[in-house]
Amino acid sequence: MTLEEQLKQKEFKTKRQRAYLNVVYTASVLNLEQTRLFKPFGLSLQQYNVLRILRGQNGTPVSIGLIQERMLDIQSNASRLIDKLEDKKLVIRKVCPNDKRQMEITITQEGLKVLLELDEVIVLNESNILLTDGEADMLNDLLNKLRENQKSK
Amino acid sequence: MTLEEQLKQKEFKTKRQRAYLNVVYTASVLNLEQTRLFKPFGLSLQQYNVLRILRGQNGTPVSIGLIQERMLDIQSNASRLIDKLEDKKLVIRKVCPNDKRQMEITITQEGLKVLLELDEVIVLNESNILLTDGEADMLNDLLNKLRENQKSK
DNA sequence: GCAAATTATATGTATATACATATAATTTGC
DNA sequence: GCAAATTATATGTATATACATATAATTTGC
Repeated sequence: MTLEEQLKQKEFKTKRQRAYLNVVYTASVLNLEQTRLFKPFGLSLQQYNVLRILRGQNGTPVSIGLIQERMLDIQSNASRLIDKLEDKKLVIRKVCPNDKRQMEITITQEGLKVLLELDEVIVLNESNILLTDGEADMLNDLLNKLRENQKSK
Repeated sequence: MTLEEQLKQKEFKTKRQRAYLNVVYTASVLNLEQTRLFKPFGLSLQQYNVLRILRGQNGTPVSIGLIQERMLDIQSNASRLIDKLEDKKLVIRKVCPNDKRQMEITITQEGLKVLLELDEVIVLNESNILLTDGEADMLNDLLNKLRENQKSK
């Protein structure tokens, strides 16, 4: 379905505006899908993202600040996301001995196990994206360009 | 900045995965920007979207359901957004005489005035997107394709 | 070495999403 | 014409974002 059909809008003022709205709308669709995929596992999309960042560290403890930096949602609140994950025993939070302001977050065995299950679900879901490698690259480049210009303002 | 630099991630498993995450990340950046643009006007991004849908009707009253359908965020809660807009006297909510379950929402003069101010801000902001028409079209097509495949699952 | 500045995290608040459920009005099917 | 089904909206709850502010620990500059 095209964006126009979806939003039942006849036209957009400029092609740039259409592309802009399409990015926002498409992300909303993708986020909703992932949220639903994760639901049966009792994890939110953001909680999953945090777990993945932790796994990426291969066991090295990570500070709240570092997690925050690497999240897809820029202004997310890592501190509270970690709370939720701690409640579920998927991560451990310890005060860093060298700097007592910092927290050292590590993923638990249980956390790794849940992630493995989710990986399968994700791979299966992403295989539904039928973009070719060339198209994916092109999309990637265009988004980088869009973002770059936005930020330079 | 490329996505890899931003997320400080060395690589992605597939080009599709990179494109997927880039869509989500880019939308997050765009949403945050617009949210900040709207802040001084005391409107949220979603409230703005609702007002724009109402203006598009040229004075014809619109039901909550129709607003919901046309919003960029699919599962948004139009009912509560309208509450907020009503508090600000930017819209009027009346029970529909033909079907007392439905509400008739119309934008007020005040609402139209606020929208006009915001239009200028938006146009200014969108002029920072330096994609050419061709690039915007291409981006649009790729996003439609990405979404189509996702949905067919 | 100590006050001031900075940093890391937590927390409060307003807004919004995602989903389930409730309620009232309307439509359907007999 | 009336009970059952459907529809439109509202509301409750858990989660998250965006931002301001608080607090404790560390670093800086004299």
